[in-house]
Amino acid sequence: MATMADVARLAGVSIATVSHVLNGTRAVRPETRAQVLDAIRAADYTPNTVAQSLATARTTTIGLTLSAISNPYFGDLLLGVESEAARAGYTLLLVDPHEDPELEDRVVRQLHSRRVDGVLLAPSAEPGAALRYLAHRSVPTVLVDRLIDDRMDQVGTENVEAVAGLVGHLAERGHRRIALVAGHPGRATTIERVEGYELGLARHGLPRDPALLVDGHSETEAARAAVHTLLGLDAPPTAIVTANNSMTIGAMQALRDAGVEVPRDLALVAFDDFPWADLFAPRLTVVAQPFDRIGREAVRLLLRRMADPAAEPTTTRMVPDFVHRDSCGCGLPA
Amino acid sequence: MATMADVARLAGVSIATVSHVLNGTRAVRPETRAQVLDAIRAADYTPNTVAQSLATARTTTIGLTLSAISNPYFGDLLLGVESEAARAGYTLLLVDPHEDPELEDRVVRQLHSRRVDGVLLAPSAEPGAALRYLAHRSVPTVLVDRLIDDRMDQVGTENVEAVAGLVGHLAERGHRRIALVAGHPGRATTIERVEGYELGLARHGLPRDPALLVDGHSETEAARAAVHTLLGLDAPPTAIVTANNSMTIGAMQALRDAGVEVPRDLALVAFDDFPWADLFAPRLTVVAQPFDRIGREAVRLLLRRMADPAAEPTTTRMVPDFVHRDSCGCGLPA
DNA sequence: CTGTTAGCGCATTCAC
DNA sequence: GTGAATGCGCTAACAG
Repeated sequence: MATMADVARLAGVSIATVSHVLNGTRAVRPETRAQVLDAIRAADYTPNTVAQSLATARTTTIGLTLSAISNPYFGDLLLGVESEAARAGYTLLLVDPHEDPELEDRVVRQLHSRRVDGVLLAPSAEPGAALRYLAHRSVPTVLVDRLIDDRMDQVGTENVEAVAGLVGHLAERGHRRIALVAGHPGRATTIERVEGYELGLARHGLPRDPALLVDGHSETEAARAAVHTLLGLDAPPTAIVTANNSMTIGAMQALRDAGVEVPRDLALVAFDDFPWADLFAPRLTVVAQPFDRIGREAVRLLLRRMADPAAEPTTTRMVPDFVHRDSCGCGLPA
Repeated sequence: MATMADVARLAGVSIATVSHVLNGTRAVRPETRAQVLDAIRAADYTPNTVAQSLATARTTTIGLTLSAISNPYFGDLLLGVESEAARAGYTLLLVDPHEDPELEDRVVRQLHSRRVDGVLLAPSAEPGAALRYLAHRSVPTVLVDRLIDDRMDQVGTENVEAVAGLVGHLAERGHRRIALVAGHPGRATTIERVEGYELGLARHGLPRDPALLVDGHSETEAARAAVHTLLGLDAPPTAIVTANNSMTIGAMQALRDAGVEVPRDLALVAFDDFPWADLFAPRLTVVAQPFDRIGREAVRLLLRRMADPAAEPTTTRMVPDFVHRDSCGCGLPA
């Protein structure tokens, strides 16, 4: 494999000159420059980024730690991150800790070993070890999707107003018994979405009925069971809000199993959109998280942090899009 | 940042010894070893993979070139690749050429610059430049998803029998006018799926009606138009096979717009499954590509190729899963 | 405008 | 069982 030394020899110049024409880092006489360029072509030279990184202590690489890569949900996030990173000349190192805090710690160390210039982290449930490591080594870091510490840079979705809006939408259609299928207790997103739910109720003078706030554990199966419970209530809800995409699936299954037709018999609105949601039956009314924008913003924050390690920590909450379809019942004859 | 030299000094040994205890690459007296380990802890030492790579000419990194990362379709592929790579101690460098051959060439060069040990490539429509570069530099490479050259290692889905099976399923239900919405002309997958379609017809003694083989261009909009055309035929099909997920969407839209109810008025079976396909109406009968397994196998082939550059090129075709749901009409009262 | 040289952090050969 | 020394390929002073 051709090295700079080969090119230098071929061009009859010093290795330093080659480096400088390559990087445009100091003036070079046009003819010399041309010779070097020719030599590069002749030698079929490809710069060695590894050597470059060792010399400069920069890798132009950013690490992305994402669990459940396969969640279609994250496709857009990945896309946003990749394109914004590429635009800035950075390449992505992708690792998947599979929601395991210990693995998370390990992969973060690995990323640091590889000397990534920065880390984008969608934190697991117990990200303590990983975060401490990152902080201790002062690795520029941005939290994505799950916001857990406003002393760090982080980007995610605005949850409170979004859910309040969903509840309001139902209330305005006349619903008074609105249930929430909430996520895993303790999770930041869960807390905020429950808060939004209660805010929405309050705004419309609706009472808080504890029986209508059920735990779907952020998962399909638990949500299915929770909705089943809701349907068995003496005074079942006339409308349901589900707090993430997996739970929406479970809720729909429970409803279908019970022979409850949405939106005729019951209204349902959801947090998170689905790809090809138009072909669902019924077409779901949802708030859609802007994952693409979240990814892009995360990269921007990270670049800023890398440029200025002393910058003030920033928390950005992106407002999700309200997608008005059929499951809320707005298309129904009054 | 602590280096090996720091650790060596702290432990009162040579840098060589530190390296050897770290890599287990030669015998070290237990006590010396213990001292070194202590020093590593004390210095809070993290190995520098970059330096390691420069010295060994290996990066334990593999490059993944994937367009349309956001296609939910690819989530499982990514998952398979990531986990299998991680298992072998490799980290993924992810790049997205956005189906652009020129960009593809550029990102491939970039990956080589970063000295990835191997490349997984889902080739664009014109992968010539990128492939030549890879071959010329003898970078171990495995083609994924789109099989285009059996002189290289490649992994994808078995298309012919899969589509023939789909057609057979319809034929056995009594359909005699079965249409195919085919993909972008010339693409390897398109050719094979068309072949499977014709094979399926032949096996059941069905005539080949050119009017029933329409071009959906692998895209939603074109498929929608194509199905519209099909419906306008004097003798329209009673069943449709769509050759990929995007075209299935288009077909469903066209059918809905025309007031054709599936499977009551017309049967539809598709290539490619969807996440949450259970919530579609109707629930689609499909063949699902095993992307997870494809990803894993691709990594395995790549590892083999890296270990033995002279190995015989292997083409692997994974048999997709038949998922029997409702859109084929099998659940209909006879 | 150009060349010389000293590292970057580690693996590894050769000597002891 | 251990250490000294060289080189991986490049950047960045420093000197001219």
